[in-house]
Amino acid sequence: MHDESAILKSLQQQGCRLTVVRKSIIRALLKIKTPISTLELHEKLVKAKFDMNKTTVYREIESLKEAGVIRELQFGERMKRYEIIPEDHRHHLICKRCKTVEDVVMEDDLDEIEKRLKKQTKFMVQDHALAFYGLCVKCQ
Amino acid sequence: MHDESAILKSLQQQGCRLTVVRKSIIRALLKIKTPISTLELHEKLVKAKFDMNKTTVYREIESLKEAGVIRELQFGERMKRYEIIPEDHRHHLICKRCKTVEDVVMEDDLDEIEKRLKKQTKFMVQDHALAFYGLCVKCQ
DNA sequence: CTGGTTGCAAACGGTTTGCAAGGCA
DNA sequence: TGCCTTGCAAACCGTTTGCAACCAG
Repeated sequence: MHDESAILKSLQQQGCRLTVVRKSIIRALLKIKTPISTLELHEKLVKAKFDMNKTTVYREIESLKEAGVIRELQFGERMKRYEIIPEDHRHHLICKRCKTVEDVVMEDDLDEIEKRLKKQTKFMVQDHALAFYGLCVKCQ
Repeated sequence: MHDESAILKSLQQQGCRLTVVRKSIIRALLKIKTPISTLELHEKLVKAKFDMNKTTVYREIESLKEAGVIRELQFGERMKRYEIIPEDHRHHLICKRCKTVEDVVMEDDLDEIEKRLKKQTKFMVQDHALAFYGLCVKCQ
């Protein structure tokens, strides 16, 4: 769902109001190509002259998560990160030195593992998170 | 490294003193079969009549991590979790409802994916974290 | 004796909450 | 007009820090 009008329509159908604040937050998230924390997003918005309260961004992130527009990620940092839910299946590469997060698209890669998991345990898998830690090109 | 004396020896070689507090923390970690948070560990120790300060547990966890005895994990919760570094290669199953973490042993499972990663990007992979989210047997 | 270890209290930083005011439908 | 949304201030909670006392080697 990387189409702004589609996102807005979906939100409206769920009973959300399309306020100026909400639209500017969604527009900012769409511009970003890598998971961002709420605080960073707030900072970015304020710098871009979209003055708003930190709390508002926290609440908006929460409702966008609930509306199924964004997803929550965490890479061993104190804060959580968010990104618009991508169309394709992707994992993350986290640089241990500069902490940047890179996305990598990869299809159907864990099918085999999930099959083995079903044999081994009775856990009902709904989702998974795969992150690789190491050094990005710049930091090597 | 699931042998208490081996851990203590390794720590001593790294210049750590083998205090009563340190030994009881290591012994407690060895008893646990699932990743635990610092606060939970502190609570557990106090209940077991090993009275000590919260800060001490935080500092001890930090030095055990640096000494390569335990590793840090995070599953979308606010706090981090720790476990003695296991001999075998394992991933985690996190129940979305009751939040319990289950370990699952699985060998050589990501070799294929890491190979593809090398072809696609120039990122130098050192480590990875794979977690499955869903419902445990009890919560299904 | 000496430097690593511990306890205590206070600070820190990301996040949440309560409440009154504001604004979209 | 009614209820969702927003701003502000304060609380929250896991974690970190500074400092003095302690104790293993």
